[in-house]
Amino acid sequence: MTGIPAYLRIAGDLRARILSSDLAPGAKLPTESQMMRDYGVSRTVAKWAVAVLKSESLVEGRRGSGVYVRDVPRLVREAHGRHMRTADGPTWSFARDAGRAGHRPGWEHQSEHTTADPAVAVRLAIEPDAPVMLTRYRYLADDAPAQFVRSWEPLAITSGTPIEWPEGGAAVGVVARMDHIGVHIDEFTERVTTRSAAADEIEALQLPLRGAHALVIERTYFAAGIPVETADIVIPGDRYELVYRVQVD
Amino acid sequence: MTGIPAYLRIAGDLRARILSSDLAPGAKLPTESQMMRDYGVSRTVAKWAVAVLKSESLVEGRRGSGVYVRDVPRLVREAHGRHMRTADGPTWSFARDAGRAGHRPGWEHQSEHTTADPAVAVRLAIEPDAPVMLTRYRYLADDAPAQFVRSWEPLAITSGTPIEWPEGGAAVGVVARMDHIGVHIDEFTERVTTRSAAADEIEALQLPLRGAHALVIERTYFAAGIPVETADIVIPGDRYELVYRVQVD
DNA sequence: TCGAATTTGTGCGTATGTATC
DNA sequence: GGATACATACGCACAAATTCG
Repeated sequence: MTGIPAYLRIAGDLRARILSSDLAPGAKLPTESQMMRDYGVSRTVAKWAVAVLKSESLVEGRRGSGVYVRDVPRLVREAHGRHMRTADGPTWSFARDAGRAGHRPGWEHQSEHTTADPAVAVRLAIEPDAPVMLTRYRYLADDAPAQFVRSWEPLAITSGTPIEWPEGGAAVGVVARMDHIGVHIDEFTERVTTRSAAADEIEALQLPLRGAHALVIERTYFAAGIPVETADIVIPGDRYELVYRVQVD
Repeated sequence: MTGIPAYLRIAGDLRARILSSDLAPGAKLPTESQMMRDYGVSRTVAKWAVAVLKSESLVEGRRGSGVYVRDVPRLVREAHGRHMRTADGPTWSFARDAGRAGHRPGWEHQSEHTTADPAVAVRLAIEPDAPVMLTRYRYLADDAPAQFVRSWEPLAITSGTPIEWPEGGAAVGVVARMDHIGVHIDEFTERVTTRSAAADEIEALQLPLRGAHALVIERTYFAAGIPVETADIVIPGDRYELVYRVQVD
């Protein structure tokens, strides 16, 4: 005996075949009945093996048909500093990323005045409960939700200015907007983590109810060392890749 | 009826309690028997609900004891450009990241001459089968494997120079090593994706056999627009966070 | 120290619903 | 319509580890 449970041995076997392209995207996995016969196990074990692969977003089941290797062309999200070939784009642009992948971009947003919760206050280096502008964005690729963003800006910076309400700001980016009021962003940081999606994120992004892994980016823009905007960017981990282009000295 | 399967409803319920810290790290989930009673479901359903959370690395089961919310302090991997407070560190340093998290860093590496496979050739902008130096690194935090790196350098650049064999190069970084032979790296890109770990990665990183999500970084260094090194960096997705600090113009 | 109860891990068989072929 | 295939769900059994009196 190997010591490895049968369902994990089978899952590992199939996973290796998928990652080596022996089972290419779109290919059909053995049916449960075939696996029962080939591996000499019960239907339960076959189910658990497939469940492991589904939780990894490697395969998807289709009722009445079979289980198939997923084929998901990833969207590319590119973030960069000053090294930009084209003239004056924002540090990243959903429209550019989506267009490059052949998708039609779109977005919705809604803004409101609120106060900073403790975590946001730390990120913006302001006092808890200080007034902030909270804007929620939902980005669409071909009308399907692709990104979910919560952005906070200290009202101490933008209040009373023409850019207090970020109407249409998604098109030009935070850097250009802040520029209009003399706030010159010179640095940003992004913290990338993976975690399972929360309930509201699953709904907002129309993620599958199980195995929904999300990439979460905490981005903060700085002007002369002072944070001027911070955002949580939630994107489906299995539909995206992130690209960073950084200059070195 | 909700239309949502019972096991997903229960998993979502527990997930929400975990993400809201109602069930804090270390807390014990309801036992299968409790769930059967509380939700009025069979043991199978309780098992499937817990399996969903385990596949998301949110909880871990302990035989004979219960299922507990995981508490994993993440290592921070920080990449940055020229904006460095301390003097002359590499663009990233495993020793620094591990030390900051209170771990004792270590690494093993082994180098060999080989030829570029098609994918690597594209990334290095050289011809397929051109000679390259392949170096495998395994980084350890407190003797436990923490990162797995495959690095390729075109021998056309380093052959015959003092830094052809990257002995001890892990300590100083590629940028400083290349500097010794007059190759001045001025830019790097990183492509970040998530996927399930392959069999050899599971072994090398001592990952669990199920639910092993890996963060994969494809990094390429450039000197005057010419790629001089590229690497695949595989790190356990649930034990890390990535930080990018980028200057904007 | 011992043993019984508890709890998870693995695995079997079966039943029903629903979608596909 | 019938066969096939997955999705969900029930019940059961035994092993292995822990907990606790």
